[in-house]
Amino acid sequence: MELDLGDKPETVSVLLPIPAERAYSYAVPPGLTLAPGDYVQVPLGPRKVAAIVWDSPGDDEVDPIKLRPVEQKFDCPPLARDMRKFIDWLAAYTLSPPGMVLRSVLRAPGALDPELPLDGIRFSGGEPERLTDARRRVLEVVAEQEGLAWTRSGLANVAGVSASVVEGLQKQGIFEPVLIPPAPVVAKPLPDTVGPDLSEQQQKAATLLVESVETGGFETCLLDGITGSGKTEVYFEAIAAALDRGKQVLILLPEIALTATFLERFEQRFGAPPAQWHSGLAPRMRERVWRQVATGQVRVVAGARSALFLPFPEIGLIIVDEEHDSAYKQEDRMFYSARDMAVVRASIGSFPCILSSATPSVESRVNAEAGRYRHVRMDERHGDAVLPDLDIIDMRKNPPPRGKFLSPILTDAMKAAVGRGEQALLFLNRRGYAPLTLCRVCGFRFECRNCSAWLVEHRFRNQLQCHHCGHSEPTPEACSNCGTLDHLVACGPGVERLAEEVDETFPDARIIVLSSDMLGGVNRLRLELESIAKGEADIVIGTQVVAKGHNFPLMTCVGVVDADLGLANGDPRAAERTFQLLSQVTGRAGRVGGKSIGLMQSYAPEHPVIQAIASGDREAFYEREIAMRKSAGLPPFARLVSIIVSALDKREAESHARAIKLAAPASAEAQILGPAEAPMALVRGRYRYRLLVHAPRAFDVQSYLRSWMSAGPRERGSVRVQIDVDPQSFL
DNA sequence: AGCACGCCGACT
DNA sequence: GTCGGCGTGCTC
Repeated sequence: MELDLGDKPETVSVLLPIPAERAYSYAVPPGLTLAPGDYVQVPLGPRKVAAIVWDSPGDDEVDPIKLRPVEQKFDCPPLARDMRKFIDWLAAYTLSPPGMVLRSVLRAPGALDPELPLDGIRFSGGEPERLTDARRRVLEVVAEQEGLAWTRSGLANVAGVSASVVEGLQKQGIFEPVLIPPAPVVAKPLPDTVGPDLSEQQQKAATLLVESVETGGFETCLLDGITGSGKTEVYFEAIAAALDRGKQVLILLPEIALTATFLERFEQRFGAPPAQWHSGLAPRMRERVWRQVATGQVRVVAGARSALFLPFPEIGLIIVDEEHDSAYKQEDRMFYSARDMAVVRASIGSFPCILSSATPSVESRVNAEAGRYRHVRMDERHGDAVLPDLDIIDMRKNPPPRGKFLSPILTDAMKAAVGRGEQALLFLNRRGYAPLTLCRVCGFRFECRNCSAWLVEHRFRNQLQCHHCGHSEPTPEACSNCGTLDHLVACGPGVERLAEEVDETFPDARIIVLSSDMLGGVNRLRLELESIAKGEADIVIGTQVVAKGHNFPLMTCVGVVDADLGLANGDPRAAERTFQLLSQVTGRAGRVGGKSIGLMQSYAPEHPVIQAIASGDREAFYEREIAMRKSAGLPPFARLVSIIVSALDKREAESHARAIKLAAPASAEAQILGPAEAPMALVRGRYRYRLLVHAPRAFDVQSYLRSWMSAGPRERGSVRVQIDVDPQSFL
């Protein structure tokens, strides 16, 4: 067979990080060989962009004259074929252009060029003409580590002199220039650093996971173990097995910023910490990590959801820790659940994926029960971990004093704990002082002018805030309806109001209030959490920020102020979220030997979710929840998709949302819930409506959306329509 | 996504 | 008369 090369230029298909629906074609300059996965630089309009040679052909309609040549191929290991498939799959699944998915991969532009060796110096013998104090110190430091190469600034720093001292010595020939090879971002973790010390049950679970890794091939394991059962140690064994087989490992964590303890535990087990990947990395570090993942120098990454897009050449295991956590959902630009995409990534790469949680999401439980996931359960506590004794306080029988929110039973328990020098935690998932302000004279309620949600009073800041759209106004003194002065009344408690009450009841206690809107941001929050762990507070009052991570060894009394909160709000996942949140909060107590208690204040103590948490009967919760969803016509593994309609004009947004609702084909299994099932929100100056579509299978919704989208433009005038392939779902 | 082009208000 | 606002449109 003869190839007719003729005059036809050789072309190559290139995927660019732009929202184009398909790859572009470029001419290949003579002498350059390109294969799919190669990183290249190509011209695009007036600029040059980094892109990847792609498998699928570009648009062949394009005029060959328009073809511009590839400018350069980067000296970087090519993107593995699995990863390219993953990008295409994700693009199709999320209805986003593949180039936009690629964008998440090319997040470290400088990493495509090899790391440059550092400009360093090394002691080459001899003595300086004049031996000053500063020079002697430098030479002393150098003598300690003979033959070692230094950076100029590094040496100056260690010796405690200025860089000019070192430079002066170099000028005299005392130091010679050398190139220092780039250092690895982390040392290689060694599977056998410390032998595991596992309980019988842990060992059994670990054996199953290790087996899965050693067999190879795709499998999802749901590691479903109660708080304190030692899940982390168990999946560490799976990681060790993957490392033994020469594979790279990715551990997804919901919030990498608050995971110092996880990194320490990993280092204890493997002798070196994993490389970290999250949005807060300094650009230089981000590039080094990316590069070293691509070259295979980094073997284990612990990262936020975006770590799914790192270019692992040899990945062989993904762990999703706290798989139920909503932080895995990305809800801007591209909508995806990193948990589900981890499963897809593993399936494409034919390797196992482990989902770990003490309170698995309902859909993961359903998948496990249906046999799609292997269900690995652990129902025993490990080591000295003890769960608190949980009790419900029936608020109808034990009401708080008038104008207060804490039942005497709870305050007594707090008093006892604080009296023993221990700590108490009050959990109330409501920021601010009071969720509603009304006028005692005319009954007027202060509502947000954009969303018609109640305005929450924030007394520390002297503001009324809308927690929906962020709107805020100064706290008024007069009713804006009838004008009466000083007759406004705060209804219901927020953490600030609780702090006021606790301060009256425990005047000598050291109280800390923690909520996400706290002044000082995440850093302040971390410091406060650390000081609490050190025992520098007696009573902690917090919203859900206290539920995650952090263990407080002295925390022996946990009070849930309003256990019913969140159960009543019409969201189909309200019960699940309450179950997960309250299980986590009550789990904050009793991590150390000795007794501890968890008390949940409830006005509906007979509610099955409250009962399930209090009795520790997780199975009862899942059984009931799955049955409920089935009877509501929502298969537990339904694919929920939402369509966000936004416009600058409120009525325009609403009418468009209604039009889409009406356009939903009766033939499709999809149906629309809404519009404005969730109240309309104002986001960046645009009014948004959200519609929910659901169907038993994901792709039913997808084909409906495809036909709907191809029927008309996504944007009409000022109306913008966004598809949110809601990740709370299965494939 | 960038970055151009393009058409209307306040300024050296 | 221009400088510059950001509203549409294209990039192999």
